[in-house]
This record gives sequence, structure tokens and C-alpha cells, in this order.
Amino acid sequence: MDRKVATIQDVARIAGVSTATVSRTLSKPSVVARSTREAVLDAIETTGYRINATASNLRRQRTGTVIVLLPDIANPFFSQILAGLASVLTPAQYGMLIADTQSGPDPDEQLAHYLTSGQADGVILLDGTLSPRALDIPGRPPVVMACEWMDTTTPSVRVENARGAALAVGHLARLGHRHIGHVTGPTGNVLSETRLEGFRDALSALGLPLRDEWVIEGDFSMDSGAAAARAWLALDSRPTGLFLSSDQMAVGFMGELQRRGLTVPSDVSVVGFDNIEIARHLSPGLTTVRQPRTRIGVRAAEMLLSLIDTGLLEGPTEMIEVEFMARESSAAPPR
Amino acid sequence: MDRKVATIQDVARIAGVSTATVSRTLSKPSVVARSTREAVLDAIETTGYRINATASNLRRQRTGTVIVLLPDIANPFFSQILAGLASVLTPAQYGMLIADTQSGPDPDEQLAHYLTSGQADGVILLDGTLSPRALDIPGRPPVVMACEWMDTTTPSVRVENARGAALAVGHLARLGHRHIGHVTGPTGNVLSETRLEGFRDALSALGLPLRDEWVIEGDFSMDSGAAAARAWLALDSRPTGLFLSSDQMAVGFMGELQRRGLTVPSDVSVVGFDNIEIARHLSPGLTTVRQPRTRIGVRAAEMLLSLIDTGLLEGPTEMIEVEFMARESSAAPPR
DNA sequence: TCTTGTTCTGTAATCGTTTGCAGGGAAGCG
DNA sequence: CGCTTCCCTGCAAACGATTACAGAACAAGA
Repeated sequence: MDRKVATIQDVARIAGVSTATVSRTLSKPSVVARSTREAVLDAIETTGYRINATASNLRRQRTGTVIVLLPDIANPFFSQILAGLASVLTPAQYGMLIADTQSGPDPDEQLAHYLTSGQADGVILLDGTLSPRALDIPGRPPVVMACEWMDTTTPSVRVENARGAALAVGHLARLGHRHIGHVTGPTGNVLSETRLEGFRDALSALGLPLRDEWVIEGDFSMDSGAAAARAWLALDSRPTGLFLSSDQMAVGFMGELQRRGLTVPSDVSVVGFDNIEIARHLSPGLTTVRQPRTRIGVRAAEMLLSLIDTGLLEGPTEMIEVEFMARESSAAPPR
Repeated sequence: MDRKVATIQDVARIAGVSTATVSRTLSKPSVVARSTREAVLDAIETTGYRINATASNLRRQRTGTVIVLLPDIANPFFSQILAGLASVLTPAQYGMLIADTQSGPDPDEQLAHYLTSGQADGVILLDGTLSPRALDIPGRPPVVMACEWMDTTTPSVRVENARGAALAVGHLARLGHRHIGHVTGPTGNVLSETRLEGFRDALSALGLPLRDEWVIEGDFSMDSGAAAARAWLALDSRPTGLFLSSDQMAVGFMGELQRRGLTVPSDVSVVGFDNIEIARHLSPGLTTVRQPRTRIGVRAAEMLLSLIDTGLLEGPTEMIEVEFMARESSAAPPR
């Protein structure tokens, strides 16, 4: 009976045609005569034939797979980007192979492995800390970076990080804050650097003071946000408004302050970055800069597909707009 | 030069042996003579040869891929399970293909598609709402369910959901609560049902009353938690302690109450389920039931690999322990 | 010397598709 | 009626590996 899965040969035999015709019926139906096409489709129906992707890929010299390399699968920030990627790749018949750069030994090595192994038609790279030299492989499949980036030549999808920082600073300034601080992401990360720069530029454009001790180092995590809260408390002169480079840090920051009996925004105004889902469910709701993460994924996937199919691209980098979300965690400074 | 990627033929030619020998050098080195082995390895080195996975898989009638089917990629709850899966599958040379059951049209159809398409050597199923009939496919690859489950025959990894509920109820009762309510997950979901049942059983075991209106329907999301807060506020007689079937709902619940000026745990004690990262960063810290999600992923992957390799399994289901985490969101009821 | 066994290697078939090429037949045209 | 053109279809060669089988070389034992 069904002891074996049907192959194209079985279909061909039953339909009384050659395997070539069956294949063509599936790939370009327009070139086969209507009557044969129907016979073939009937035979496919009765046999329950499903095309063997491995064989097809071997013959067509492709893999039907794109690899998504991210620094940390467990970080929920990426899950929505994955959703965006999947929404484009799945309909285009590409599978998404997910790999974690942190789990293996050497991340650069791992990238090189995937680029040379021929296991993928393309790579989506979400980790900007790899070295650009790792991409120096002749004949490698196309690579698109998303969120983070490494250089100006590799195609990438980014958000307006500097503008987001400026929006945050402008908002705090408009509320009356003159002493504004910042909690950064990890050093060396392009996002951290770009947002910090945007923060600095916005301050000086507004003629506001910037003290070194008002820039507290974090690493995007909730824990580092809680640590930043303790650092802020320990300051002699505390900024009244704070822009944190990620919502996760803002959550940790506010939580730590509240557990110590302080109140946001009465004691300090807080602005985050990302607009993760929880931002509007917190109390107070977290003022933040929205990054359309699904859209980032969608655009990155579209760019990659275009590179795979045509090898061409309109522009090397695509900039995605951010949007400011004012909520209750920011208010006028205490007098 | 490097215009083409080297094949096993190139290696064979350079090493002066047949392709069979090259293949053997790679798969079982012990059967080839030491001198030839070294010559082959040298040739591999100079050509930069990498085995073509597609061709190898075609010949060996496997795919080197397992498919992970989950209800919603964007849900951060799953990302840590994915991390656990990856930590086992990647070292075992399996790729992880991620697919979303909600994105496509008919989830059952989608599962059937993956089971018959021969695109995977195994399937990890994280969605228990599919119909068990969808697994009724002769010769299908092995399937392991994780977190949720559908029947007693399909291998699965679960946590002690009923016990978790009992721990939550016991904790509240010990604090002095006599009126305890519950916010459920979506109806039809096994986790919702099992936790609800555990909740009911625990109440009656303790001789505590259960009113129907104290069971509020949710769907695991933060939004539904906020909605539950409004429903709780609208009750004539409100339970003083509440067990919510997910931390996300607890977050939404507490946030909504706090924004309306109420205080947790003074006005109501809250216990969640999952112990997501944010639980300990909230203010007050969220009392909850910990599910070791990485471990769930690890065990599910190990079971699947064992099924793929040997077709055997020790037991059909594996139960993972939960752990109660008392924090500040629960306290003695208001007098 | 002949037989037997061991160890290593090569030949060639095979996995299930896709696709360039060529041929058969019908239709159109002069 | 002959020639060209156009559809449609089949033949057969790939794609790049794995592996059953057989054969070669050599050593050891009788």
C-alpha cells in the first residue's frame, strides 16, 4: 500500500507520461497541454505524491533555506523580528534555519562555517559584533544585516537610532528637564554607540549640560537596568530625567527604584527604547521609542530574497522610522 | 581559482584515490589505511572541500533537519525553549527549521504538510490545539510534543501543571486567604484545563469555597490580564488572592490595578505561572511557579533524537518539576 | 605451491529531481 | 503538396554524495 512514499516516477507511470512532463506540470504548467496536465494532476492526487525537496534542491543547486544568525535566541527582542522574517520567507518557500552565535565557540568561525557550508541560499545576520572580515569569502551567499550592522557595504536594515535618542531627549527637555542622563547598551555595540551619540548631539543642540557621571553603562538587560538604578541613587547630583537605551533596562531600573520606595515619574522621569509589549502594561506606562520590529524582519527578508533571486538591490541600507510613544513614566521634573 | 566550490571528485583526483575512499575517510576513517587517509585529508585541506549536505542527505534518505512547530513565534515564552532545543540539536548536526502554525491558513494542514513532505527527520510540536488525527500518517517522522500535549500516546515533555496550581493555592491559603480566584488560559488549551483542575482540586482539598464568578477567563496574554483586572474590580465580592495561569497575565493584571490606584499585595495577592524573567524585576516582585523552560527544550530534543536514531524511548511522557517562587506580590489578605 | 583470510580500494549503481536537446505531429502558408 | 513554425513531449544527462560488491595485494598456514 503506502509502504513507500510516491516518487515522480510513480506519478509518471500512472499518468502515462515521462517524469519530465510531471516535473514541468509542477514547475511551469503553461508549457504542458491541458489534457496531460489534468492527467498528471490526477495521478498526483491518487498517489499522494509530494515533491522531494532534497532531490529538487540538489538538482537546482540551491537549498531552500536561509540561516538566521542571532546573538541570543532566548532574548525576546528577537522573536518578533523572527515573526517578520517568517512571514516573508515561508510564503516564498524558504525554510528558516536558526542558529545562535553565542552557543558555539567562536562566533566568527560559526558565521564562516555557514557561509561556506552551502547549507543556505542566504544569511540574515542580527549580530553586529562579528568581524566584517568574516564576510570576506568569495562566492558566499548573500547576507543581510538587521538591527545591528558592521560596515557600510553589507546590506542592512536599521532604525533611526540617533533620531530616536534625539526624540527622547527633546521630550524630556520639553517637559522642563535640564539635567538629563543616559544608560547605555554594551560598549562596542553599534546600537549603544549610535544612541549615545544621538543623545550627546541632542543635548548640545539644546544647550543642555552633559556630565560624564550621568552616562551610566548598561548592557540592555533588566539586571543592568536595576544596577543603573543603584548607580543613579549613589550620584551626588542626580539627573531628573533618564533615557535608557533599551526598554528592558528601563523595566529593571523602574522596578529597582520602586522597590526602594521611590516613584516614577515624581522622583525621576524615565524614557526607554524599543516599545516592547510590556511597556504599556507597566505602572506607570513606559514612555519609549517604538521600533517596528516585525517590519524590520519583513524588510530584511525581502532584501535577502531580492539578492538571492536577482543579485540586485536598490540601496545598500534601508532605514526604518521610529516613533515616539509618550506614556506616564515621564513628566515635569520635581521642583 | 575558487570559481567553483570543490566536490568530492576534486578531492579524489588530487589525492589520487576514488571518491569512495574520500567518502569513507570522512564517515568511517578506521577502514582506510593511514597513509591514504592522510593524503585525503591533505587534499581536503588544499581544496577547501566541504561536504554537500543536500547530496549527502539525498543519498542517505534523510534531511538533517528537525522542524519546530509553534503557535506563535513572537511569543517570548517560546524563545527560551528554542534555546534549549538548539543547545541539543546543533551539536548533533541537526538544523532547526522554525514554523509558525498561526501564520498559515489551517494549522492541522500545515502539520500534515510537514509530516508528509519529507523535509524533516523529526518534528517538535509546541502547539497542543492541533487535532491528534493529524498525526495519523503512516511512515511519518517521529514527533515529540513539548509543554502542551494532545493525547497520551504521543511522546511529550510536560511540567507538573496541576501541582504548580496546588502550590499556588497552598501558598495563598497559608497566608490566610479564604477567598481565592483564578484567571485561566484560553479555553480548550490543555494547560489552561490542567491548571484549572489543579486549582479546583487544591481548593476542595483545603476545604475552601469556590465560586464560579471567581474563575475569570483569560488567554495567557497581558491584555487579557488587564481585562481580568477590570472583571475582578467589577465583582460584588472579590477574592483576596488570585492565581493567574501565566505571568504575562499577572503583569497585565497588576499593571491595570496599579494604574487605577490599587496596591498589590495590600488590596489583592497575585500569583502567576512561568517565572518569566521580568517576574523578579517588577514592583512588587511577582510570586510565581517556575517552569524550567530551557530544560523542557533540552529534554524534548533529546527524546526526539533518540526516536530518530533508535526509534525507541524509555517512557512516552516525561514530567519536569516545577518550583514555587515566593516574592512580594503575595501577602496576608486585608482584614 | 596452494589455499585461506585480511585489509584496503575501486567500480558503479543509486537517491529523486530538473532541464537541454531533439523529435513528432499538427497547423499555417505559399 | 511541400516547407516552415509552433507546440508539446520524451530521452538522458546531470546534481554530489554513499555504499554493496568485488577485486587486488599481501601475509600466513598447510
